[in-house]
Amino acid sequence: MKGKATSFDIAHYAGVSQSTVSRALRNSPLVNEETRKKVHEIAKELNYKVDKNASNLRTQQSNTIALLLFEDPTKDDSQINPFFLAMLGSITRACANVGYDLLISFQQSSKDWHADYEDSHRADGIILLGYGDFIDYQEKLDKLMVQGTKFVCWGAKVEQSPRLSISCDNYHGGQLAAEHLINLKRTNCAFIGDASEHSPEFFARFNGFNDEFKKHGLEIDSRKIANAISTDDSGFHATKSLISNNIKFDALFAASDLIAIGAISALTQAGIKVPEDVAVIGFDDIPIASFTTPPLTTVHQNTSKAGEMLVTNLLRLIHEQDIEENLLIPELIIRASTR
Amino acid sequence: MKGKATSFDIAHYAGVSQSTVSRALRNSPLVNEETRKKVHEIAKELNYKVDKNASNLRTQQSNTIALLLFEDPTKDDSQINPFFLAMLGSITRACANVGYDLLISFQQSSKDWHADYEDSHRADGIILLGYGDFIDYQEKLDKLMVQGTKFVCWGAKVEQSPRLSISCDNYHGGQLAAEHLINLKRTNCAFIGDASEHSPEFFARFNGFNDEFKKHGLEIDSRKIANAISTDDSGFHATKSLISNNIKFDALFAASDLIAIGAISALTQAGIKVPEDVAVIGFDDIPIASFTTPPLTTVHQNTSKAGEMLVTNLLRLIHEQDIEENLLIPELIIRASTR
DNA sequence: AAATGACATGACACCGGTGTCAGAATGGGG
DNA sequence: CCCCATTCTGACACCGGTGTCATGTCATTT
Repeated sequence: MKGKATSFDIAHYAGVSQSTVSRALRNSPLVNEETRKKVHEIAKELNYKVDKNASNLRTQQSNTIALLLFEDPTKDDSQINPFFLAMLGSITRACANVGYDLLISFQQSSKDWHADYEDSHRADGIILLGYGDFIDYQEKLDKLMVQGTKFVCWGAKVEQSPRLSISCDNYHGGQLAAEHLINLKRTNCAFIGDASEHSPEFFARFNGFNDEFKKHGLEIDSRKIANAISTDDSGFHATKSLISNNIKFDALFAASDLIAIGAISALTQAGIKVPEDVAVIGFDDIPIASFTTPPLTTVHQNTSKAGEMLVTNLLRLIHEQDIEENLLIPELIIRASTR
Repeated sequence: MKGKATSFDIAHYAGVSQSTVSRALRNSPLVNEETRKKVHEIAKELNYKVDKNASNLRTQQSNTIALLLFEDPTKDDSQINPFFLAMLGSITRACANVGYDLLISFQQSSKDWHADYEDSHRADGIILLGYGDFIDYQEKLDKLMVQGTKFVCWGAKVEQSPRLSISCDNYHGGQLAAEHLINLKRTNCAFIGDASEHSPEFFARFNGFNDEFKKHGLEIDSRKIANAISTDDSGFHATKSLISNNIKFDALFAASDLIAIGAISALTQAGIKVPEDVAVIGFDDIPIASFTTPPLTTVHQNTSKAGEMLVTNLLRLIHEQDIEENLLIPELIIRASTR
């Protein structure tokens, strides 16, 4: 036998028509139990696998989801944010559980992104994953909406857009962090991240944090805010600049764990002790957070659940069903960096 | 217009036949410049995208590569080895560069793996990524070979199998690590990892290391070898058991960075100072290696290049061309953990 | 014995492209 | 003016399944 076996080959060997083979393989109740068995046997023998292209072409669906990852640019471009990697893992698993394949593509923020996976029938729907602002892409997202493309985003909800976003309750996460520091009486706090609408998630974290502080008559001094994108490198430099500007603080809230790791590195290098001199708290609870020195106190996002929510909600969208809950509840994980 | 536009729609508007549309869109030299332009214009207007299923079905190729990730089981299953994540990133990019899509699937070592991507015409070839031993899968890999499935593996070369493996020169990497420690006069060394054929990569690293030691009349004491799989957790516990067994050493070679991170954590907790009391050296150079405390000396594997090598060699396999170089040269990165 | 229905199967159109082949239109050379 | 080569286009089969409709068989009903 040259080439792969087709349903016609099976039909030939089984002495039935190709139609019957197709039905038998999909366990249609229309086909006789005996022939069904025979067909399955022969199929196994020939190592037959349904041709997905033919099948997808006919049924007009691909049983595939496309995942577009948007990344802040980093110096080494093979470096991916561990948080997204965790998400990627859970999304893959969630897809596998519902029998969907996953197509992956990394997007350069700058480049034109090829969201044509759905147009070209390669995927039934799209998951967009990235830190923060899809604002730059608003126009394109609107176009997707108009076209009727099924997609979900991870990230902060943008009010003016009707698209479906799944996200963590970042605001509440910020509150948790603030509450914890207040309990520790570490209220002279710095913030490393981006406290502007440009990074809706970071912004929400910051606002939750600061609002909680305000409830206690406190506030983050604006001079103690340093901008950073979500890389250890960026966190390192932002923290270093605070230190070199001789700004004093006894606590530091980092908008993400990677930033926190960079911050700890910068503090330690400057001879500032964590947590004795400065308590550090991060956000995300990436895998390595528990193995930093000292282990990092952080706000945990349940990535397993997040991946599941993204996938199931996208499927609901695809099947035109109503959406389930779409807010992930964060949880404070206390480790040595604030003790 | 309901549904997606097809080439027939374009043909209708352009007043030409569907065949011509197809040719025009693929920039066939057979079609007149003017009609080509017109067709392209209308296609853009209708937001037409070639249906991949139809196209793939006809051409019998998918322009897609499948990536199977084999993972050591971890407690939290959303946790992926950062090294593979880096690989994943570079593979994605390499695929994008050559116009291929990437299908991803995580495999549970235990479960039956669905390597039917190629059988079902979903992918033209497969990349297998995992730490160490595909030995457990040997039988299945042989079956793939027989079927003529195109695939490449990442990892140590297994002599008895003719399959194509791309890997880092782990042996040489081990030598580099040993050489470095010898220069530092830290020769009472422990090894955390798996020094058996069961993990060919770790084994090669260990052998390179130990052989280099032997050249200098030294050797790793077998009592100073502790088994660990490639997780920080596993490295932590392995190191802890050495410590609690009161085994003394002034250097530690970890088979991977994750193990090294766990080891540092265990050492620090036991009041053992890195690098003063024990110099620690890892392997992989994962992104966070430079942000541990202290930053980790490690053997760098160029993941960008590795991803490229995997993809280009797989493509050569698919197109029945000869294979290029397939060994990645490692490089020692010296940081504070051995200073 | 004829009619009715359940059950099982085959024939065939169809999904949306690609590739082959035949043929029309044009132009230059003899 | 005819012939032939060149350039462009259309008709059509084909990829390998899926779904619909028609057909055939047999047991059951009246």
